[in-house]
Amino acid sequence: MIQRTIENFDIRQICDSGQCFRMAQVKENTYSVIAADRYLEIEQNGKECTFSCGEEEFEEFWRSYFDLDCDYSGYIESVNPNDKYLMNAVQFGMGIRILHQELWEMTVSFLISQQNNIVRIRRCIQNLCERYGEEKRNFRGECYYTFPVPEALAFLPEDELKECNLGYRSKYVVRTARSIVQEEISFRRIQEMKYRDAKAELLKLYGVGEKVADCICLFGLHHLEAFPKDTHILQALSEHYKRGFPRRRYKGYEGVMQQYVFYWELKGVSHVPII
DNA sequence: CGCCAGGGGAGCT
DNA sequence: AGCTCCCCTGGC
Repeated sequence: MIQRTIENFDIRQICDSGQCFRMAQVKENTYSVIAADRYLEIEQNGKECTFSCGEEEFEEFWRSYFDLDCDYSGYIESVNPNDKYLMNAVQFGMGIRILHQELWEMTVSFLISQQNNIVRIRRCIQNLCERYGEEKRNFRGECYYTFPVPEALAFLPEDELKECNLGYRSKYVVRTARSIVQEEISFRRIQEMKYRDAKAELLKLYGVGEKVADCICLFGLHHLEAFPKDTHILQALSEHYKRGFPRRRYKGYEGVMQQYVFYWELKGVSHVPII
């Protein structure tokens, strides 16, 4: 167990921002997260965070995972003070960070995300992990499951994952797994590409369109210039940015701004009482 | 080329 | 009871 004081970090906001589907609230101020083959719990009170791992594991894995070497105050302070909508959204979601998640896991997660809600996406992924992942035990002796490797899904019948509640997305996931295992598409090469090329390559995967490709780029490749446009974002943009979102002002980290807007639309507007 | 139906089913109002 | 859901594919 280690403790850290961290600025611009709110584990609840990160969990609720819908970029990670393997994070869950376990107690009032405590969240769990499964990443790679690891399990972690984070208790947060204000800026004080307690991580359930040791110093070494924190430094070698979780520091990078939570993007703690990046100072988000620069992003936050760059917001145009005249842009009241964005100022408000950023104020509301100041503790959000763009996690460094695994490319394959993000690809499958956002294939499943299409035309789907976050609660159900979590359940689909949980089902996948329980059935095709590896069983592990956390520090309390409770079991959890790792995310299945591509090989575990590539040779299934295309409809098999309907058993995991994926519905019509089953064949997207199975065919994508096959493309990766048979190396029609190389994740290793994609990881070395710039945003534009990586996105173009991801679009070749069956079931990956414009929006999903951008989510994979932002959350699985940490290309902060990716700006996924889902229905919420499109609606918010058409309402608040009639002349388009000022992408140029936030060039290179538009995706961070997208997350503030998304989180505000999801959890803030109409949930925060108007005083 | 653009348009749009169809594709699970749970969770929300 | 309906509507929505961080859409994409394929048919027209």
